Amino acid sequence: MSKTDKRDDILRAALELIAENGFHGAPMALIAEHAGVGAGTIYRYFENKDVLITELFREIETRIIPVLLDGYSLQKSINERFFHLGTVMLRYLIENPLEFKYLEQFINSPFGVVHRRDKLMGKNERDVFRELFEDGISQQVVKNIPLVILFDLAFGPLLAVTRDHILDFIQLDEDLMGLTVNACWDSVKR
Amino acid sequence: MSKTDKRDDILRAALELIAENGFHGAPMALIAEHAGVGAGTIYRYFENKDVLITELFREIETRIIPVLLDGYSLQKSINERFFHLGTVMLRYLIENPLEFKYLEQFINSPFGVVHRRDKLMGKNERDVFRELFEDGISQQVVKNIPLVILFDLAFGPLLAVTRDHILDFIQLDEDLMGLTVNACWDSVKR
DNA sequence: TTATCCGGAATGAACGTTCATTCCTGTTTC
DNA sequence: GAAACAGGAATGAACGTTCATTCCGGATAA
Repeated sequence: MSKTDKRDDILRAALELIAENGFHGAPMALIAEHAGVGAGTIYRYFENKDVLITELFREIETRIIPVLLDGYSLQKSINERFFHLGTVMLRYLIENPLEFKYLEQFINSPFGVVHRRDKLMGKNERDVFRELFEDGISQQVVKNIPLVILFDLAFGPLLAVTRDHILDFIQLDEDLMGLTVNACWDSVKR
Repeated sequence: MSKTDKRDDILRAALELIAENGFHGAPMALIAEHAGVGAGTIYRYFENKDVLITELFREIETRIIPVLLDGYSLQKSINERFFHLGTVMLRYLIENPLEFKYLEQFINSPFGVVHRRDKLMGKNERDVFRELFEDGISQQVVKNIPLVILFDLAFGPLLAVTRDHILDFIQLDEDLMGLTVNACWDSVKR
């Protein structure tokens, strides 16, 4: 078994347990057990639980970005670009409920606040969403209000709708997904 | 000191500590200390921590409802009614950051899921928001999509924007609040 | 080829801490 | 004097993390 195998086993076990039971329903001992690994072994790969949690977040983020960018073109209209990102994201999250649940846990925790602050400060590499809204404002097709609010208007509902689907409050099909993304567009468009 | 005084002290202490530090940053012993009360005393008023948490939620809900209804009239247009509820809610939450932070903690926790499910099942008394959307759909001024999605579109962003204000990512003044509520309206209106 | 040795990876029992809850003692109230 | 109440030390369960020990595969020696 290669070195990274065990690391992956640990990450997968953490993803499953945290997504289903939250940070506090996923003790290290249980993560170890589900990964088929000794409790101490986790600490050979991750300094502590906090590091494990943030590494897992980065891992998921890295998985999503190429999916979003597949077929995404800066040549298209702002509206089309928004629709592309929105539906692809919605579809991805619905097809990967574990990852969605994990992201939700992460975002609604002190980890998430730190992450959000860093993002807004522009500490990151290229951010397609920020780019899209900035283009939209300068082309006068998007409301000229603070970026943060545009994020809230557009992605807050997308996450909320995904959660409702996963909790079985609604059944999102392609039609309903389209309607939802369009509704979000209505809220940010001029 | 009257019987309810102590109960209120406990609720207030719990509100402050949970809002600032989350459920896990608010041990019962600390709540007791902040309330000026013995640890055991809390259990004379609340069966256990879960009960304390849900009681506090109900308390806050009860405080907000009359504020929302003040000046609210079913005679006005759907648009006006939406604007009224949206801005009043936004203003209230911004002026009562502790209550907002508590609500956020509550909603993003297993407690919140249960509460949401009950609400959607219509287990509750009159719900002004549900009423508003149902009227809007039948008058054909609101998009004919599932109620849940309308909630997500309208109130997700309002909560998100409030959080960003409280975290100092933006400064919401009356203008910006108006713009935000209008943007939410754009997303639900036909 | 076989026997011995070696180093790092893996282990899981044990530790110290934290927490919700209980219990017993003292105090107030009537 | 009895009954209800309040207090906070005591309790036991759960947790993250540590560390002395075991395990294992490859190198070395005979």
